[in-house]
Amino acid sequence: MTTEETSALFKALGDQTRLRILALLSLREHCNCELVSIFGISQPAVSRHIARLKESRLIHERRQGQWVYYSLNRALWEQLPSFPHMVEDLVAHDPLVRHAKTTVAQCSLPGE
Amino acid sequence: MTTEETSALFKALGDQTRLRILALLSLREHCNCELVSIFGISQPAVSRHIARLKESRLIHERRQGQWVYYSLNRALWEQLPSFPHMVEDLVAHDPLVRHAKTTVAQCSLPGE
DNA sequence: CGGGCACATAAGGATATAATTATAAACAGA
DNA sequence: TCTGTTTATAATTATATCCTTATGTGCCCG
Repeated sequence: MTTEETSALFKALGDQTRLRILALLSLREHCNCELVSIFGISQPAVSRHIARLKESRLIHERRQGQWVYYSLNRALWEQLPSFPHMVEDLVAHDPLVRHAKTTVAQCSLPGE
Repeated sequence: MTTEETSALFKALGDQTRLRILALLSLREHCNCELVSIFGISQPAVSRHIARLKESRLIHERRQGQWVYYSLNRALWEQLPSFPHMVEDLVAHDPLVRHAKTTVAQCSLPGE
């Protein structure tokens, strides 16, 4: 994952309603209207949260008749790297971090 | 972690500059002015990012004379639960999720 | 003391986010 | 086709975020 993809993932997770949606979808699939009645927010609001989670590929959707059932993308969810591993990835691949690693910072250093 | 604390943690991580700061601090401690020269943004901007990371207890600071050296809170960082574990925690402890789990969601309510 | 350096905080502005209402699109069934 | 239901998108508004410049605070040293 690039730094941009990583921050986008965390942004998608940085909302209480979206976290609760993921928790509910980890138990079973739900349609949009069920989530509306659970959270007490408008249908478009739920739809927007779902869209953000789909952009990060965190959930799948299954159309059945006029309903759309959402479910957790378990393959992706369970394979997300641990926090320490994510930072290791940044150190290894982020150009700015790699560059800073091998460069002397430009502020006046104590003891020099 | 409560749902609010979890979303606050993810919000703190949902920024490329803050992710890079964490990556740099995982290698060694840095002072504010070093980060300014690395990122090419203003000193107050760095200070605000640092403040946000401190609010989530992700970094420590060590004062030495007029400098403040920041470092990764490794004890916290390495003990952060995995993504699947976080969702399990939400399912177990979030009141709204727990309630929804034992309630039949209704879509179109008749008579309204 | 007082000046200079490092960091924190405040104020202001541009952009992003998340909610709402209104509307469009897709589908089922009479 | 017409009607009702479900979901997606558009427009709007309020709030949050992130940057800048300006200013305040704390420490070192002359």
